[in-house]
Amino acid sequence: MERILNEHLIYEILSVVEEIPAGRVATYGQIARLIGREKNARLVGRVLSDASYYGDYPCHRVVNHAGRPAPGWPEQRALLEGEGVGFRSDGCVDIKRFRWDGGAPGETG
DNA sequence: ACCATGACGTTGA
DNA sequence: ATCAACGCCATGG
Repeated sequence: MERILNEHLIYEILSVVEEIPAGRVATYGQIARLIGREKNARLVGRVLSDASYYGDYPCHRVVNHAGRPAPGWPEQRALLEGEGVGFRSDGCVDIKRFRWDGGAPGETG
């Protein structure tokens, strides 16, 4: 697995990830969309996989559209819980309540 | 250069 | 909820 895909892309993604406030979670698609890569959702996940290699980012606040944490990363759950993010009995985040507005006012509830 | 496969996904039926 | 199809990027033969 290569450590670097696109320094520019990584910068955009990590830049958005930093925007994610604590106690909230964002989806790969949402991030991909904010950077202008709506279809690159999967690519975002791949970058986050090595995100720690580029620097310290709250990549733990990123989950899939289902709110499910990343596989091979059991700590992510503990990290989110520590921020106040609640999990469902399915082990998924209630993105319906904790999904980041993505910078838009949106209606959180 | 070409084809086939994989990755922390997303959407539609 | 479940199954199938799509999408971009990178890798290997």
